Amino acid sequence: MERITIIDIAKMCGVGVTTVSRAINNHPDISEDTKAMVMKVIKENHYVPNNSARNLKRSASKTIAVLIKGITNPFFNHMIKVFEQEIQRKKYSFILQRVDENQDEIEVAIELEKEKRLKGIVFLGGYFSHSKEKLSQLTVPFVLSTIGMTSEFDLNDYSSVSVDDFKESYKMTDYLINQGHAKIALITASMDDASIGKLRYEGYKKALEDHGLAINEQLIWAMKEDIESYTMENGYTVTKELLESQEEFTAIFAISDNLAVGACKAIFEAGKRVPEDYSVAGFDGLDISFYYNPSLTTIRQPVVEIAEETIKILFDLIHKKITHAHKVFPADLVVRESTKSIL
Amino acid sequence: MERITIIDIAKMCGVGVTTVSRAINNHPDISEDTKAMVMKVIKENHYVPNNSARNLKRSASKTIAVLIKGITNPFFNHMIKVFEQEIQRKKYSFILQRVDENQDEIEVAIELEKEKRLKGIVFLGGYFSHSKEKLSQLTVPFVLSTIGMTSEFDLNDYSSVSVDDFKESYKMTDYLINQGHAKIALITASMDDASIGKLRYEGYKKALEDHGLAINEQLIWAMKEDIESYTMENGYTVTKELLESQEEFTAIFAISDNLAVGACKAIFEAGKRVPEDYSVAGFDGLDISFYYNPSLTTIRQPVVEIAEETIKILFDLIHKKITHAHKVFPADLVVRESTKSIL
DNA sequence: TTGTATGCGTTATCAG
DNA sequence: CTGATAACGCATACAA
Repeated sequence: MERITIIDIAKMCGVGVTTVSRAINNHPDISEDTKAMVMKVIKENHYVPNNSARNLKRSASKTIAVLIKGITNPFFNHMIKVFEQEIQRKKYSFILQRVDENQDEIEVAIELEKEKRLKGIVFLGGYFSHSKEKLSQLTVPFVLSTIGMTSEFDLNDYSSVSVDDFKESYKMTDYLINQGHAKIALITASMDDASIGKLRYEGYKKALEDHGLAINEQLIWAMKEDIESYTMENGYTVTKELLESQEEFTAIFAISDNLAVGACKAIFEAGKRVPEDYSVAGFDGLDISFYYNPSLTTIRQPVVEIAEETIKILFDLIHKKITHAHKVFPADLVVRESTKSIL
Repeated sequence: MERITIIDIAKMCGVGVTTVSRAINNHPDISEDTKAMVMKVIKENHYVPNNSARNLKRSASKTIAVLIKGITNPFFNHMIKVFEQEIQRKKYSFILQRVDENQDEIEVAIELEKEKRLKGIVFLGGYFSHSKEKLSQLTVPFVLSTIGMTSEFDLNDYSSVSVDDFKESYKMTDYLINQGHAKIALITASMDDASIGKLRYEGYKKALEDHGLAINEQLIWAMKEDIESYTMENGYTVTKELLESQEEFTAIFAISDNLAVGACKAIFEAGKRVPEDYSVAGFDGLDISFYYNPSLTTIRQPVVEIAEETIKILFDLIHKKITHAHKVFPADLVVRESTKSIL
């Protein structure tokens, strides 16, 4: 199969390459007849334009990239769909780019921006502990979606959409305390996670403090580094160790529903029940929190709204209506079967 | 931020573009000194080579693309990791390309092949009801992984790795029957799915027939078209309808664990128990089948082996050691808590 | 070891 | 409405 190019098509049609190009990109300056004819020849010969050449030549394309760190995280599932939908509605095309756990998303973004002549970027997931200098290498607008940023950054340097991880975590912890739980185990991110893991951890701590409860470090467990983070397996493994530690507790607050599911499993295997023996609470409001048995008490993030707002802000940025924006959505405490009052 | 090119770097370094190019691609014909110097300038100026230009110029790159239809399907999670790992081990680079539900994966593949000068392609998921003609437009080796193909295709035209969906489905149905279940509801793909959905359906039918049991069409339910396929929500919705239909049954066999989870939830909501009132069986061996409560009886697919073999075959194809290959792995019937004998 | 010149396949510019 | 031609940014054959 020798490569067939736009020149070959032009020759076959007896027209110039420009005309073929116009037909492909349905440019206005071409008669319907020639266009139809050209398209017919293209179809017959299975000609497919080379994207690299297009991107190289094109000064600007109408495409938005969504970079996801941890694409296996079910939390992003619904969001991706919204992104795709909204972006297409704006007549832009959409690229979903997965970023590996140990890859630098900014590097990936910079490269992609050059390669695809992006108009905008959405960052989803990850910790985003980047230097200002690096961030400034991005020449197109971008929005951080569901990414907690520590306060070191100047709010004028970026845009974001998320929930208040600190506050929502506080809310859940506060709820558990009001249900009579004083010894609440926490399954959180590893301590070097300066992002949402940290924020949720701080919320937990603050709630305990506000209720005059002591913080027992023995009840604070980080996800295992050697297991994929935010997975059921991780929650399961950590909870098994927690149970073996013999430290007393009446509730577990896991900073993700997946972790909570794993925690429940570990509890069941220890011959205990949820919520009779231990209350278990999650975070995120994943589908599984509804379908699990017992259904999980959780903090439900408004993923659809978050995704929609992300795109809205991104396009406002693109159209220079704004220079930056930060939107914080409230999340819902959803009380279900996995927690109970012990008062 | 004006675009900075290889020429700018060359000028800054006082060398030719070739030298810069050599430094970037660590070509042997360059002295360590100049290379270091060039790299230093590149770093300082945050120069990032334009991938489009590279791909355009390069005659062949060492990259493999993995196309996934239904990237949200947790079944692929573990496989992706193996693919990435194995491909990197072979010193090839790896592109994960998501294919939309209503997108033609072959079209995407053809385009990508031209754009990135691919060396090979892995297709994951989807139904693959394509014409031979279209398939032949692919000029690089490819392997279908976990994709059931109907027998219309000539086995010499492609390569594949999967389990025997018919046989494994038969195995599960046979197991349920041996546990005393005669009225087994099936939650399967929509009838126009000519692929694994169909095969698993056929396996179910054959098992019933072999045991001399009548097939009750009222117990065969297809996933909802308007809900994302293979999701808990889909299984939940279908099972609710099944329960409302008043048709009698003692077991549900869902052709995916996610569907089975949804089925369980619907049963719980109806005030019934699993497995006491209804046995529920899944398929795939997803993580959730272990973590769910009750844990799910399922057919566990050897995903890691499948992924490894897929890559092995792909590279054999690339190195022209073979012209095509088909590998079928056995899957395990894993009996857990969600099914019981009613004998 | 290094540099110059050419072309990869397209689109944009400009002249017909 | 159409076509010739010059870029786009890079890698490489070839010359030095």
